[in-house]
Amino acid sequence: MAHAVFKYRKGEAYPWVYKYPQTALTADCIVFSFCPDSKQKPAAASNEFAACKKDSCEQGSKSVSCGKESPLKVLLIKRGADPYKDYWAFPGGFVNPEETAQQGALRELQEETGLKAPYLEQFEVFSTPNRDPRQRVVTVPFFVLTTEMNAVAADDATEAQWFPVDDLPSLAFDHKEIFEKAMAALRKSLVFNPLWRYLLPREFTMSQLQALYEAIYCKKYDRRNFARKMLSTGHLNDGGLNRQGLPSRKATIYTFKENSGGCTLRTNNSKFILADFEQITNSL
Amino acid sequence: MAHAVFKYRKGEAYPWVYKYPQTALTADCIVFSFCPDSKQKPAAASNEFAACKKDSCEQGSKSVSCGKESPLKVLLIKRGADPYKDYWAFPGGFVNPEETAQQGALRELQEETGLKAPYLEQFEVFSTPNRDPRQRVVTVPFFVLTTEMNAVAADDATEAQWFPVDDLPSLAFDHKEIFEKAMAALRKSLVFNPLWRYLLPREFTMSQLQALYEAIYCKKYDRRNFARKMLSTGHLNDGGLNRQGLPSRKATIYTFKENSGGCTLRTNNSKFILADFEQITNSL
DNA sequence: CCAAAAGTGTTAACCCTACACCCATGT
DNA sequence: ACATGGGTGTAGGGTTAACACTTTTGG
Repeated sequence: MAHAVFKYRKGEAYPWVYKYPQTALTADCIVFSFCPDSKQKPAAASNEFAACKKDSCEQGSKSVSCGKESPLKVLLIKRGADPYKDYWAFPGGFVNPEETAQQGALRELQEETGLKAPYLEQFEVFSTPNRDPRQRVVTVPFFVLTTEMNAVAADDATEAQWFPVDDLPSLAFDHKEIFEKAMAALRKSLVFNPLWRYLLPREFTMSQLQALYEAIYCKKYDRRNFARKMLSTGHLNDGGLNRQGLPSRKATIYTFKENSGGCTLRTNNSKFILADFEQITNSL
Repeated sequence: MAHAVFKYRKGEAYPWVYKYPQTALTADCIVFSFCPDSKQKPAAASNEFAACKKDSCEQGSKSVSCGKESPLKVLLIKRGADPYKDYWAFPGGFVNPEETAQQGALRELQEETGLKAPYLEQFEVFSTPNRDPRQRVVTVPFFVLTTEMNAVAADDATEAQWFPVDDLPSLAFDHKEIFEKAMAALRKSLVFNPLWRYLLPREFTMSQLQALYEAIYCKKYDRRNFARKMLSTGHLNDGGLNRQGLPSRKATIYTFKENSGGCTLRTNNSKFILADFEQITNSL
């Protein structure tokens, strides 16, 4: 099938010649961030919000604060070049010859959005032969977790913007499918690894942690049972401090135990499933 | 870094020319099979067994029946060509331009060992620039589950052989590291997906299922609790039939429920960890 | 005063673990 | 007979899910 699209001509600048057919290698970053920005607005204008969702989809309106959308955000850039020029896509690009895919992902993320990634995890490879119209391109995607929201478009990207995960515009290439796999990979990894620290500020409340879980699993939890379970994991320090700006009681502040990395989500040894979670956990 | 190793010369047959540096793409198969062949021999000669383990490591002796080794086997081929000629390695090879990585993996497995894979799952990408001395090679590994043990070496492989997972010879390339990741991926996937059916014969006993789990997680389980838990998953049909060739009572035969694919390992909804297993399960 | 969020405890059901006895079978 | 592996049941402890009232705070 078509893949070596650039013909060699004598004297052409630096063509790359191989004995066997090759593929281009790219790395993509599906960057998640947690931003429960807009406290839910009065439910009166709910139909308007639905509309704004659609709008933000197609027009990329800047962080519309309409409380219905997911607080879990994903970073997209607008492509500045063909193919799929002006489409939204995940930051990423070609991996250099001397880089691993992971290094390439970090570099491209930095170049296109200025973000550094405190945590990234590779989850699957997309190698369908025609997924890129130019030539064969195999992409290695990473889901990336960060609390840094200041993304600025640069390099190949004309625009960079956070979208709620439940309201993405149409995406370039097969990035829609990649996104679905990224969500699945995040959900799976969160079972084994306490990834909260990469999505929450250093100090946070139990409500925030709960909102994070609810956003990721699209599920509601009982407030008291949730807190009990989280505390039982042994990953949290009770900060003791209180502060808030809401018309309600002040909440306890928690921080992550620094030395609790690489542990399972629960400390007690309820062997719910015969597997040893210790064996499965990533060593963070 | 060095990667385009074949220089183009005028008139050379079909060189592949690209505008940008490329990589070669390979797919590797880490094929697991479950074979509790040798009922444990008398423990008398246990030190001899330890020795035989070492031997089978280095010399590849054919399926030494010394009951101490893991019944979980992995398939290796002996490389017939450089680099790493005569080393043991995983079956695999270059992905053709019109194939996905998965298709390439299945094809290479078939070519080199004659095996068909009822189940395979991709788990990670290895892209370290110098992992192959010839040029940059990115490999997409799959762990493969099968009950078929009749592997015959062909194509690039001079020999094909099953090794117990706890007793592998030294491997070509970075295949040792790939193996470790494959084991981890298998353990992780087994938490969410009932992969037993791909490693056990159509009819099996609870003891066999337990032995499989114990081999995978290197852990012992209580016989009665294990059976209770497995039956509670709803994936098993009580075959009712009995047969065996052992000096003991005949065991109940189980089969897998055909229509129980894509389910979690447990039926009851103990939300042990807040995550919804349904969301995480692969759709098998 | 009121709405909104946070703190707190109890109970009943369920699940998990550990453990002992008996049965069928081949040697 | 006996060793081996298989079938079965139970009691104690722990965990989970469901649930209601009070407190603090800002408006």
